[in-house]
Amino acid sequence: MRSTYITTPIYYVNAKPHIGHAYTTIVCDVFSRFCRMLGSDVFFTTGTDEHGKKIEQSANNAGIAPQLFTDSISKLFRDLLPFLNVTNDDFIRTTERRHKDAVAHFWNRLKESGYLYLGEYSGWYDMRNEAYFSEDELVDGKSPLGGEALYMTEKCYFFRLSDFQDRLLDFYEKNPSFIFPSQRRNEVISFMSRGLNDLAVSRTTFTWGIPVPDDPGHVIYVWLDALTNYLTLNGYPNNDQSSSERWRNVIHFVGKEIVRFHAVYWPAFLMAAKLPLPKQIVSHGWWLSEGEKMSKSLGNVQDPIKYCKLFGSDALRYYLLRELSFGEDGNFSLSGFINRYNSILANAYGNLCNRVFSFVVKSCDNKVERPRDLTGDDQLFVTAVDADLKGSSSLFQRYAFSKYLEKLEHAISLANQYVDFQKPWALKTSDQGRMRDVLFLAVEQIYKITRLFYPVIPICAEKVFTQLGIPMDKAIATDYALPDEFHIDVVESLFPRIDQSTTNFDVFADD
RNA sequence: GGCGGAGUAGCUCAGUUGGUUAGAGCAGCGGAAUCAUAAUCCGCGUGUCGGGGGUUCAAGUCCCUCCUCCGCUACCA
Repeated sequence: MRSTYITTPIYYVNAKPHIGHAYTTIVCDVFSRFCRMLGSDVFFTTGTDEHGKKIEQSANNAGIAPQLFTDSISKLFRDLLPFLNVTNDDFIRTTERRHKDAVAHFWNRLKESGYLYLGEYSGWYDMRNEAYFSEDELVDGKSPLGGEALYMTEKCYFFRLSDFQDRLLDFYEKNPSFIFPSQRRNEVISFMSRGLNDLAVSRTTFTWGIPVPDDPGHVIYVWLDALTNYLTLNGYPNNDQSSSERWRNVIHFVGKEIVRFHAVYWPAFLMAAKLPLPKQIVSHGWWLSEGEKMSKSLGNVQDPIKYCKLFGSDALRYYLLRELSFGEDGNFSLSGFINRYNSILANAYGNLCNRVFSFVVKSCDNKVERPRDLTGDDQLFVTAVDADLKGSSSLFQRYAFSKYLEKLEHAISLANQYVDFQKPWALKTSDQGRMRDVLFLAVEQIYKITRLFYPVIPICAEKVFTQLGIPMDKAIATDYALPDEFHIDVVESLFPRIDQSTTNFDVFADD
């Protein structure tokens, strides 16, 4: 069985999770579930990034120890996972012993390989944003990010990133799909083509981090610390990654703002440590909120848990994957959410299941069997649905989640058309045999569609499988079979319509 | 400034290597049906395909130019 390793970034614990974090995690979960259906042995991980000056300062401001501070925020990220119905295999915190050991080991490997040296970094330092700038980058004496800039000289360790420019460019050349989508790849290449400077990978201006082995006055640069989490999770340093099939198939899902760290620094670190490189860096866009950039000051930060509580995790998962063309930025809005929910999940899909299943219960003694012969209409119907479903898988593997769902929606529409056109309610008095055939085919197509819907709306899919009397594990198995009959005893509503006039949206009025 | 992306129906967007009267979903209007979650089905779009110029028998699709928006441009998850 093919092994696949899927990672979310580890989330920085300086604020509670918002819809953007939920999106990344959901995309990874949906992709993981899909890969499992295709027969992959999936290892799917997430976690929190907890070191750095910002965290140290936030903890100080809150008047508590950094560890307690990160404990509380990390818990919020961990607690979000069951709300989103996420099937991660592990959750890492960079403050865990296993990770500190892995980072120390990784650091020593870099050092042994001769890629680290002690040097000095001078420049204008923006304390608030933890970043150095050159003189000409300053704006009115302040850092371009708005913080006060102080000229500082800091002793620190450098990583010989400049040695890797050619090797990296060569690697991108030979692995054109390494960075997805290609726009991000172009950006990385154009950035690299200007030349790389060595990277300062230790700090002495704060202590909340992993100490440099044998030089505890330094803490390891947060990105070197954070990126190593992917190795820690795969058992590094005990597990020899070079022979790990899982490691060779690692796909890192990231937001577009951290592509560089994953596509430049990370492969360079790994090359230096003589470890295999990841298979792919997959970058997604950002969510705007009601047309504006999400920010605390605008008060438009979207809380994923509220949507899950009101409408269910399936609905949120569906909306996030359907609304955004993957890789692009998109707009999150309550009205858009309700619109898609009602038109697709409730009216088209939920109602289709309901009308067909109810008919089987009421008029077919709870069961329908595969017809002996298909009419021309039947064949056209099944063929058209299959055409939609067949094309969908390759879309999924190219991360075209929205188009994938569009295909399923089209198939749903075909099923509604078929039922309307065949009129089983009229056949009930004129030709019950034909009525049963029609309903079987409708149920069967619903089953096929629902299987492919499963990665996105797993709770609903399981409800449908249960109604059809098929165990979940059988329904989503790689070698699933289409049954020759369906038994339906109880019909359960899947997505009740959202009525804006009676829905209590008070939950959205919180903070 | 440099590099890259985008500008197509009220809204969100599809439109492969240039080729028949430019498409889908949603919203809107009209009709049908009544199995179903007042859901569904059918019908209805004269859109300067950002502006202008060019190549071609033929351009949303290639070239030039201009306008607008966005991203990247060395340490910000």
